[in-house]
Amino acid sequence: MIHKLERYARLSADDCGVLDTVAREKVRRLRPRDDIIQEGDKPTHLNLILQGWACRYKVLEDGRRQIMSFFLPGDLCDLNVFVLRAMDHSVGALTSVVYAEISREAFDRVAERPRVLQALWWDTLVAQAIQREWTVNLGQRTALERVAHLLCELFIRLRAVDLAHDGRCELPVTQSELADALGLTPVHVNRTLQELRSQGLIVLQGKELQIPNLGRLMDTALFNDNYLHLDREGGYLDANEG
Amino acid sequence: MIHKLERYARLSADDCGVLDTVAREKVRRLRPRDDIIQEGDKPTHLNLILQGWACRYKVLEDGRRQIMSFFLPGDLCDLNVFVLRAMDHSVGALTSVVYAEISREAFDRVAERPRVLQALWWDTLVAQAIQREWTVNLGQRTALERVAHLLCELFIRLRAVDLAHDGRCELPVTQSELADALGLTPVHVNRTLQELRSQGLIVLQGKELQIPNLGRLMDTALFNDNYLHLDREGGYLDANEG
DNA sequence: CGTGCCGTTGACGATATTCAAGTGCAGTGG
DNA sequence: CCACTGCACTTGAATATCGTCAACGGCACG
Repeated sequence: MIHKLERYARLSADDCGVLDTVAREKVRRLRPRDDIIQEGDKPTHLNLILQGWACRYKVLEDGRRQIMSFFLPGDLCDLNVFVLRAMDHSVGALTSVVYAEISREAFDRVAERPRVLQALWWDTLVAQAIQREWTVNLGQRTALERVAHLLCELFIRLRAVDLAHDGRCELPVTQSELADALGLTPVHVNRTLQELRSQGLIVLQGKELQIPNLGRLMDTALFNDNYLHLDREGGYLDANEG
Repeated sequence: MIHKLERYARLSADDCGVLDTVAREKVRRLRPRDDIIQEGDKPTHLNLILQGWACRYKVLEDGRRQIMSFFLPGDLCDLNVFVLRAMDHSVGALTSVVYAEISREAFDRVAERPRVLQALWWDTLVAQAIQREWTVNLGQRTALERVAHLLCELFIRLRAVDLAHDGRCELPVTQSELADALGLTPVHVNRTLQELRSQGLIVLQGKELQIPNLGRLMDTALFNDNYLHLDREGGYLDANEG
């Protein structure tokens, strides 16, 4: 669902065609817990998540693991990593994952199209903003705010790729994985989720998350969506790039 | 000191000349606590720190502040922000700061030079890696490890721009600012610094930090420098872009 | 000579972790 | 069909880490 990009820039049919071709060139599949790429590997291509959830993570010598980002369908892992010699982290599948490997040449072909390139820029900058927001989340927010914030973010990101409807979305990750992302223990994540449930802010059963009132959840999370830069509905790009 | 870039790619005299010109075009100065750019502003140019320390930060509604990154001399704030409509965070001076404003046109001129562009890429990717490492730092490391880790990082980054010698560097920030960066309270930062001192890992008086044994400090911080990607001493770029 | 900020210290309290045990459910194999 | 296993989730009690509140000293600045 790379139609996410179309939110940021009005792409021509040709633009979309090229994107589509590139995304189909080399499609791979993975089972949960398998790695797409590991720390120390040399990055040789881009990865575009087509289906399923993945994450970027790092494991410390003593086993502590931090999940640094979630990759949802439509997400691109690391534009321009070619420049680096070795990965400083790993990317692994959380669920079954289908992804496209995009070679450097294929990417260059895509990058020739100004609007597409700009849309990719947008995507990269948003990814960076998300990373910064996680810093704020881990540094300043309490456990309750922190969990609520992550749920808001995931919900809104999923909605942008049409994977959330009627205040509902899938949350196909375990509480341990949430804990690794939030810098909390699984036990505390559990308790915090219960607290959110008891306040009626979320309904979470199995792998389905329901948010009855997103505004209220955003308030308790001190969530401000400006970092997701959802305001780029194509318009002004046309003027810029003709 | 943009000669930092020369560490990543062998730049020609011309390359350096263009960089130098661009960095001198519009030089500005700020006093401590002034903002270079504020949340909500429209980004119109790049900022390159020439002297002094700055930081990226965000303030929550209730006043809690998180410092998301430190900008040291030679650091560039946000390549390609032009694409976004509004800043989602602020950048402020921690010390007196001298910085260069680089217009979009000036940047485009620089970006025409392949080696320079690649060096800028490198810099951006390292900045992203640093941001990710901060996520790990805040999420997984204890207060002691966390403070130690930040000091290691700052020391090594300063060393890369010739601002650290003989295990010594300036640390011109208050403990409160460190606290805002580390997600700790000033009181706890103070106690943690004392602990590091009592273990002989650091000597910190006034604004001077001394690290008698960097290896030992790195060990207690679980510090792995791979995320700084210091291994790009130009060599292979020549082959690529020659 | 005050005033304000920074660093420091102590006592106390809140938040989150640790340890441990138990439940429910899905998948496996007898 | 029914144990058996493993994993995710849940709960409780004790503990540790870190935060809060408050006060004081040093130092720079006006």
